[in-house]
Amino acid sequence: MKRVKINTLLASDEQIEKVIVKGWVRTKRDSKEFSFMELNDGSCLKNIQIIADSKLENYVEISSITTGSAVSIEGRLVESPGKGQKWEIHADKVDVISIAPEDYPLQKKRHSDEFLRTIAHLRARTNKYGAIFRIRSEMAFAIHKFYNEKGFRYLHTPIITGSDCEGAGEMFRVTALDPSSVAKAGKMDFHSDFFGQEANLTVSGQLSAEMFALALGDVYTFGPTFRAENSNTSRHVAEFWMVEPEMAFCDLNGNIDHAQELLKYLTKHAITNCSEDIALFTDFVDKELRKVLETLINEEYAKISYDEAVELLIKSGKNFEYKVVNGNDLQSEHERFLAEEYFKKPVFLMNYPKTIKPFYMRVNDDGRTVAAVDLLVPRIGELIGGSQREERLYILEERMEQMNLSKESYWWYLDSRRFGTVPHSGFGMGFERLLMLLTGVSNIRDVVPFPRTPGNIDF
RNA sequence: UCCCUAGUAGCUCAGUCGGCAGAGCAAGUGGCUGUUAACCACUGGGUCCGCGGUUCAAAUCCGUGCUAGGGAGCCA
Repeated sequence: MKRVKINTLLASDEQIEKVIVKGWVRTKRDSKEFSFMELNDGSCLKNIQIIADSKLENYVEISSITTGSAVSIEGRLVESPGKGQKWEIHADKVDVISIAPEDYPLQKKRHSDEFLRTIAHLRARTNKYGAIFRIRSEMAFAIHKFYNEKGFRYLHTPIITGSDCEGAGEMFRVTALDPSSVAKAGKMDFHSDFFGQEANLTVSGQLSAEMFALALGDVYTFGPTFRAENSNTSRHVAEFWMVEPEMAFCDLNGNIDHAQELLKYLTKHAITNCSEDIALFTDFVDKELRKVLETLINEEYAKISYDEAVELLIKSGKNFEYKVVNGNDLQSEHERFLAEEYFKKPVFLMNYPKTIKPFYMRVNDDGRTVAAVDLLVPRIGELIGGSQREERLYILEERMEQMNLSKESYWWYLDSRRFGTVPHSGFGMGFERLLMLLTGVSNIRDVVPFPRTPGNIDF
């Protein structure tokens, strides 16, 4: 007989004479006559209550079951006379698969996120982390569903890349050379390395995605991204996942509309398909979350230019630690003011000065700004960063010269502006930051199964 | 990397002015109960983050290192 998962059993309309469930015991309460067990199999947040009668032949063994132990139960699914659950299982047979010894670190009580991070291999067995990783899985699916419905092609861009300066941050080197021989030689000899030149882990699939947008029309990438920045914050990890749509024949406004549509779609999907898990976060993690999610779905996001934002910040009369200067990048406190205090909803910031943005962003008619867009959301800051791309070859080359970039190493990128170039746009959305937004989890390390941060690669 | 704060039992934390190391939960044992963060009693459990210093005496004061959290920078 096949085992049935707990989410299926709890959704049952009628009692069932014979079922088999397998899972891990969250807690057990004993009495003389019988033993109550809360069983969880990861299929949903809720446990199912098992009643094991003391007349069962192996009741001595059953008595030894501890929190964390694995069991297989055969029994009857019946309505529960007790409070707190509709269904329970009266066990006819309890097979102990394995007993968790007394030093099992997870207790039947609330643990701090900091402690659970030190046992990342076990934390998914708690209510909160189980919920997080079910939502993570569901949202990854929702991204593919959204793009599939819209006719986008899913593109696998390289993880190992030869581009050495995409301008998105410090990169992790990839090499097949023996470190001790490199040390002996005193320097890296890239010519003798695997690729015959310097290689790194990708910091963005954008440049590759642009090439395919100019072939397949609308594409998106969704995969791991690596940044070797020594940043120690609750919003950064060294390895994270990013969604990067890239659309041909699309300008900045189309890009912004697409971003809003995506975020609304994903939020709705979470509420509809993860309602039980989301409720854990709205009830226990973040009391404001319900409101945040409703705003994400129902409201039109704010949309202002960089110049307007600067003016607005100056006029606010707020005493910022860093002075607001047109031409400088906005500081965290400025972004937070805009998203959290002023608009109180997501805000698109467009048309930044070209001096603070990368070479590939399209220069506006004013010659001073570029068609960039960032989406700032309350608490997290930048969720999305993107732009309309510079499709005019001569301007692109000019900008590369100004920024001292080697045109030779970008020959293939420049080729795309030589052959059938068209206006196109795209952006990157941090997948983990999306999960933080949708769950109210305040540290990015807690939405990654095994987070990688400076000085931390255990598990 | 910089600034701030913290590190005491398995977990969460208290520890006053420098003077015998504590609580709740967890664990173990026993009891009780259609229980549900079950309950009651008893028992065990400590490198007070490491190193150095001041002192008759340091969890407590000073220096330094490490780790964590919050903030900043960088960014998604």
